[in-house]
Order: sequence, then C-alpha cells, then structure tokens
Amino acid sequence: MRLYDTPARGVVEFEPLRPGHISMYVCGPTVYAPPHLGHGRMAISFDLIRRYLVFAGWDVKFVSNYTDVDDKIIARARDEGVSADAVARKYEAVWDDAMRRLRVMPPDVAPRATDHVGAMVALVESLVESGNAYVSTSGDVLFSVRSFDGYGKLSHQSIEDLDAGARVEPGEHKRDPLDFALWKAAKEGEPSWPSPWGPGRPGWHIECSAMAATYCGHPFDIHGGGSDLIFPHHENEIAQSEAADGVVFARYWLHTGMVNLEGAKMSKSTGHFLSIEDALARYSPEAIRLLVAQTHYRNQLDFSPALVADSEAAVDRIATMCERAAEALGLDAATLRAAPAIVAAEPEAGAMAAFQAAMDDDFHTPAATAVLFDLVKRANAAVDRDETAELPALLAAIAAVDSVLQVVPPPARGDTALADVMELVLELRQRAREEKDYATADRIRDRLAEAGISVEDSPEGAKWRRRRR
RNA sequence: GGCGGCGUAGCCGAGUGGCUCAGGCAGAGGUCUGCAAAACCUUUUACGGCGGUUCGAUUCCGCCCGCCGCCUCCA
Repeated sequence: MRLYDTPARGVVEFEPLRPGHISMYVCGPTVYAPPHLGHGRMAISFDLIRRYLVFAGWDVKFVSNYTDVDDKIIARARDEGVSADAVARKYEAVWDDAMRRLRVMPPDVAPRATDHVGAMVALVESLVESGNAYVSTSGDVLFSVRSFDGYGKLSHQSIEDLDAGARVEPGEHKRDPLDFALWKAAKEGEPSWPSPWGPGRPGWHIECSAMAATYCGHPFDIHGGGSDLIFPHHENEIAQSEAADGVVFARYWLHTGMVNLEGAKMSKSTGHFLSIEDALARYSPEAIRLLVAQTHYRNQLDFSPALVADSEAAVDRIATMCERAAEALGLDAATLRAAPAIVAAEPEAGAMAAFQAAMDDDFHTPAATAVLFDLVKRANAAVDRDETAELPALLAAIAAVDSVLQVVPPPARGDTALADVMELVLELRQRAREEKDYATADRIRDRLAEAGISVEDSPEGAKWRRRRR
C-alpha cells in the first residue's frame, strides 16, 4: 500500500509500526459552531480511508478528538450567556449527528481535550525541564521554536521564512515571534485547571499531542487532518511532541484538500460556508459522499449545487440497478439494498482486484467509483440479457466496494398508505391503457412525475418509484 | 515576498511519453415502448499559451497567462 506523506512530499510505501495494525489520529472539530461541508469532506475522506483499511484486513485503531476548550468556545459561551461546557456539549452533539447522517463511522475513541488536561500538563512540564519551553512574564508557558531543529519539516518552511510573516500580539511576551502557547494562564471567568504555573488552560496544539500519544502511542502510524492544519497546528504538534524525547511523533501525515464555495475556501470564521445540516436538507448523504469520492482526497473540491445534482442522478442510477437486479433474482429490493451481502456469492474477482489496486494507490477513490459504475453497468446488462447467473457475483462485488464508499442509498421507508394508493392509481391507468385512452394514461403519468413519482411500464405491469430531486 | 497545488472534451473529474478506452452528469442517434421511462449500444474539434528535450509530449523541462491554498484562527 502506498500513500502520500506530506513531509516526504510524495507517495511512499506504507510500513506499519506493528504488522497488521494501524493506529490513526485525525484532528476533530473545535465544538463552537455547526460543522460545514469542509468538515464533512474531511471526515468523509478519512472515513473512506479508514473503511478501506478495515476492508483490506488491517486492525485499525481510529482516534479523533473534540477540541472542547478554546478561545472561540469561551467567546461563544459569553455571547450566549451559558457555560463553555454547555457550548461544547451542544456542538459535540451537532457534530455527531452530522457525521451519523453522512454515514461516517464513529471513531474507536473520541477523546475530549478537557478530559486529558493532566497528560497535557505532564507534557508541558517535560518540555520546560528539557529547556524547550519557558514561562513568559505574562504567565503563559511558551514553546521555543528555535530549540527544536526540525521546526518546519512538515510544512517545508524555514524559521526565517516563517518569521517574516509572523505576527505578535501585544502582551504575549514571546522571545521569538513564532513561539506558541503550550499553556495559557487563566483570565477572569475562563475555565481553568490547576498546574505548576498556576490555574490555566491548555493551548490548542498540546491537546492533540497528548491525546494522540495516549491513545495511539508514541510513535504512532498515521496522523490526518485538513491541509489548512499543516501550519501551524501540525507543525507545532510535531515540535512539542518530539522536542523533549526525540522520538518521532507520527510516522505518516495525510492531509485532505479544501472545499471551495463560489471560488473561495469555506471557513467558519468568515461565515462563507454551507453547513452540513443545510446541505443535507437539500442533498442525499450518498450524493455528497459520491461527490467526495469522485475527487481525490488531496485535491480541492469546488462545490456547487449543479455538481451534487449530477451525483444525485448517479446515485439514483445505482438504486435503480439494485431494484432491477433484485427483481431479476426474485429478491426483495429493500432487503437487497439494506444488506447486499444477502446474495451469498464470491465477489467478481476482476472488479475486486481493480478496486484494491485503486485504493492501495494512495486511496484512489475516483478510480474506485469507476469500478463501482462498471459493475452497475455490467449488472444492468446482465438483467437486460436475462443472464442472471452472473448477477450474484456482481452484486457481491458492489456490496464489497460499497462497504467502503457507502453510496448505495438505503431503501426508502415503506409507506403502505402510499403503496395502496399507487396500486389503485396504476390499476385505473392500466384500464385506460387497455381502452387505448392514452391521453388519460399519460396525464396520470405526467401528474405523478410532477409529484416526484416515476412510472415505468413493463411487460410485467407498471412499476413506480419515488425519484430523488 | 516565501512554500505548495491546479488549469483535460458541454459540465465535473481520473490518468498516461507512443498502444481501444477512466468514470459520472448532460446532449445526440439507435434498440425496446402505444408514447415514454429505465436499461443497453453508438456518439460529441480533450488535454491554458509559447518554447525546449525526444523518433514521438496532454504526459518530462523552462518561461508566460489564469485560478486556488498555506504563511494569522481555520477541516
């Protein structure tokens, strides 16, 4: 298996720390606002990667945190007149719900920063002892970037280059403009924890260093996140994790591309974004996942309604195929879509080989979707030719590929009242057709289409189904 | 200014030094149908510009143009 490693600036062969095992840490959300499609893309991208690793037989430990103590959370709490903890818990739930709806698997461990302050304090202490950190006159504990030789190795910047663009806020008392806070002294009314340097709270970067080491080990295999976290967040994680003991922090770094909306990056801070909730009100989770999978995870994704509409049509096509195949095999369509593995058959070997080859090459999901659509086309062709013998192997392969992609839509919830009404309507329409009253038959079909129900005539009688938009 | 990415057919989006091709969506024609739909088959001046390397470049190199990201909180 090969993957693109950010510090190596290229695709490298993956070698696990322990054979058969992969420990993975992906930076989770700061829970102060609803997540947007940028977060969704990042989460779906890593979900695709994780599901594939599991599919490929790795024993994966997937850890993703909640940053639940932060300036923005505190500011939000102040604005709303509630506690910081209340804000964090609220948006944690919003995040979980969004992830569930996007069919993103929950992490094996989802640690909260506030539950790991002790480990952070211990890490800061060791950095102070090793001379990599100092207590500033303002009472903060700062990391001295010049004390760490490798600073800049992830983002490929020299300290000099970075220095030129660095800003210093008044009152920070930094020895170097690039030095960053490991521990912030408590201000009036802020959440705080006891420490050797007085009450305070952890800096942003230290939590990930502490939690990743706690749950994934030191070192661990793969660290992931959005590409906008490369600097300074991940660069700083490396510095503070490696400076004290010289042990490598994460062995491979994976970064996902940004999502653009109308030509500019989505960003919570600028208000230029489409929330996951709003997106899901208009588009199906499967269409959003397909859109994400059809673009390589490292590339920028330019989001637009027209784009999801395309994906929606493609997802619809997969759903239609499932129904046709189920009928051809005499299976219940809903059961087939809910549990495609019902067709107990060996997945078609050629497709599986193509799928694995694609995913082993830096998680090439665009090629994997091509494999899926090739299977859909072959399954449809088999139904057309009435060659159902090869169908189970094709469906098993589709199920296998979809165990990673998760783009086959689940069956619509059964609405028996609608089904009864439709039975009557189609019966009346059939009577009109038999009487060659095609005007009436077509009018019924057209009106149903307007109501979002398509009607298809076939030798076995008319079939109907609800259309996605 | 420093670091990095991208520019591929109507749209989105993979990929490759020459060989038949990614894939999806849309459009056109065909099969099927009372007409449709679905499905299948066929199909639509493709590789930003200018040079260079090469027997041969969309693919490698250089320059230019355009777009985007990071360098500050950010998925």
